[in-house]
Amino acid sequence: MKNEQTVKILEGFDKQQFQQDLIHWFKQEQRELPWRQDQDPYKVWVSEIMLQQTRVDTVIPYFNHFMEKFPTPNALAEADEQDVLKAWEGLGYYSRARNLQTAVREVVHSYDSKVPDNEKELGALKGVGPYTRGAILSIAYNIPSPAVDGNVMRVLSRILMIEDDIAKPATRKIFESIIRETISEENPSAFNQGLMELGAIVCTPKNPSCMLCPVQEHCRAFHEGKEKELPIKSSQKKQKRVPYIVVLVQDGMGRYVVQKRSDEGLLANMWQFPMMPLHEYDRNKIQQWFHHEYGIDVAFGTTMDTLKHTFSHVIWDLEVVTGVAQNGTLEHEDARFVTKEELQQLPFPVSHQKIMKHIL
DNA sequence: AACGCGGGGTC
DNA sequence: GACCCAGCGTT
Repeated sequence: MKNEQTVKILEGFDKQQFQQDLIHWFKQEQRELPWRQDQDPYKVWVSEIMLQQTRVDTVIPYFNHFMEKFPTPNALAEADEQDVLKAWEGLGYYSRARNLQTAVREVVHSYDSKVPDNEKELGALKGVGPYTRGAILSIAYNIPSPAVDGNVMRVLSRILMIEDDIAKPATRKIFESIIRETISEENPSAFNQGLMELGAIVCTPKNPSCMLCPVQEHCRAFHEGKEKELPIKSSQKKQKRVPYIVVLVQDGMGRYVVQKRSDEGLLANMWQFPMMPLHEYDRNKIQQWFHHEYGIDVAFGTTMDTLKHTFSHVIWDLEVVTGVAQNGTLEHEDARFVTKEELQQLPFPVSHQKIMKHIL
């Protein structure tokens, strides 16, 4: 099944020696991480989902807490989604948490709570794509399967001088094909993790530590002094700015209006304070807008803060305004009045946690 | 194939 | 600011 392009790229590459050098280095130098205590497939799975687009140092405390709260697939399957999101709060890409729980429930019901050990069943689980599937198969079950992430593409693009744009989906398949030809059959776990570990601590994006690299002699880019020119990656377009007025509305008992966001799209099923989009409504219409949306008349105060929050694809410009509920009853079906204590039990995105600091 | 989806560290 | 991180689902 090896294609012509892969054969050509691997011409003259000492696969055996490369495997040995990489695996030896990994066994020697790997970091001690919470998910490396054992090979429990559930732990490997949770860690891999958390690590998607997220640094190791960020993940560590979340992983430890998550494992205390949801130690087994059954525990996670039986939990309330809101509690799972609360444990994910601040980690971002919240659909990862919701998909993980959906998939764990599938494992509990269809696979007797045992994480599948084959490509077909594993890859069919929600949130398990080509990378995560390969990572679980190789790390938890020691099955030779490619796990191509950003690290692997950077490392291999340098070692093999591959100049395809790693931002293109098609490029990942080239690397998968290369890994299938070069992965160690004896220790696929150490091979895959070695590539990722190398990318994380030696073959870094900006200033790779080539003098410390265990596979320096295998590296074509290093030999030509071009390691800093790889990988090739096309740039992403910049974010749109979207302005909102965020309202902190209190009732007579000092409780605040909060609402659960839609179950799809940005920050799905997370909570927030009401936000009026200034692209759709004029700022002086805020009273009518609030009454129309929530059924309550509010006396609004002055602006207490302005802040900018940057996402991967959009920037929120937020103006925070206080208000006091006058009369009417809360009619919005996803909104509630909550105390400060209740507020802290709900999952909020970081943008609204910043706002919450003003009232706590 | 392109886009939407968070948040934070680094340079 | 720009980049990028142990990517995936949807369109």
